Amino acid sequence: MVATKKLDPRGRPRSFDVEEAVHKAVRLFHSRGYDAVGVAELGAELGIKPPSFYAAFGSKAGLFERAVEHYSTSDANVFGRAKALGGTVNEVIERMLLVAAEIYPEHDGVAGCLVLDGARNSADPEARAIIASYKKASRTALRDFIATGHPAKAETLADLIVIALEGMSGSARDGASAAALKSFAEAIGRAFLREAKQS
Amino acid sequence: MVATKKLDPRGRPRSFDVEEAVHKAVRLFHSRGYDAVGVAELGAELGIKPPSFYAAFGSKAGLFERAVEHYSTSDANVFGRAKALGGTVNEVIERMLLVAAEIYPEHDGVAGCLVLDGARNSADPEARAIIASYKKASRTALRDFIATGHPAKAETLADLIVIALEGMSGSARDGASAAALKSFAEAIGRAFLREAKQS
DNA sequence: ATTTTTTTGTAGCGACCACTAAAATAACCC
DNA sequence: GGGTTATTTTAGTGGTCGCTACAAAAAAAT
Repeated sequence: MVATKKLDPRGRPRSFDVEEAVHKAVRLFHSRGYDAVGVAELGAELGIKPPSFYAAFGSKAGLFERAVEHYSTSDANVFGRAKALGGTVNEVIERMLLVAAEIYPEHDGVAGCLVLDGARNSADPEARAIIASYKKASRTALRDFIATGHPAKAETLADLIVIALEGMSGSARDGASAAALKSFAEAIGRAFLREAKQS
Repeated sequence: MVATKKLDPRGRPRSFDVEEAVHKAVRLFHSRGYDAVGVAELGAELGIKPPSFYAAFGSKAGLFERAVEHYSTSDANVFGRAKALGGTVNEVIERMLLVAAEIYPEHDGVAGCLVLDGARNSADPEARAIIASYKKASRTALRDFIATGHPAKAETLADLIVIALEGMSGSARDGASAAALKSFAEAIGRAFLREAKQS
């Protein structure tokens, strides 16, 4: 099963590609945050008008959820990317930090992590709930993975990494350089090894 | 010179206390961020109506600037607070991290740092510029202070602390516990000593 | 060709945004 | 009291927000 296109496409066909629209939405939400991007701008960028927008995504928050889901199953997921290359827990964690330092700095108007900062200070409870759910799942996955190597200190070590990544994402959005993030990532990597080693 | 009240108060006197209004504004902006707080809500909370608001502060961004200035000269300034107690650079940095871990967790709906997160994802260039200015000044002061003890690595060490504080503030706004922030602060403190020691 | 289904474009909804014109009000001066 | 000055209240401004009613359009089914 690869192609999942609708069979029996009765009715007028869509004039735009939904996946491509989600991809463009990722970029907009990521660059400026949920509240700062309006449906008018989204529609203009996606090339669709309000009724098509709402028929396809239900609401602005609906598109945001699609965008976050797309983002977190892409190469932007630093934990998934680092884990996929294998190695010990320590190696994966160090690699994850370095990957974040590599992709978080501003590039074409986009910086940091969409999940960590995309709904920061949002006034919309729906957007905040979507992000909270993804953050919680990410933290749990990271903690469980760390527990496979350091069961006694998994919580504390997970906090160390999660809070460090929050700092890297936020700082990147404030303009931090790739070099600054890299040296931070290396220092946190060393801190992780050190904290994990202590009984 | 202590009392700085206007001499010759011609005209109808103000019916509200400007300093008290700024104090309440700090709370609102800090708890939800610049964009999520409207002038209508500010006016209602401050007990003043739009024309009085604009006569006193010029604009929403004007009040925000007053609020940020008030905030960063208060006990909420973790660097100022830690430095005031004296000691070596290493002692001050470790104390600053612990102070942040103590005051950043959510308390009465307020969490993290107003300067670090108050204009995050804001659509208003004025608010972003105000925050950018305060962040730059804070980082410079921190770097210069670190340079008095570790001149060769001041930039890297300042990045370590600034990015760590960004992470603590952002995580606190996401609901991180005081215990989690404290253990993070201690680990970063150890990392600072370690990174500073390396030639 | 007609019907059915779905998406389209046009136009606009009420709610909220930051902000303000105009006149009444309350203090000072003389 | 009359004049001056600054702040008050009332009542809005135009603009943008997320979202939608409605009917034309474009496909398949009959």
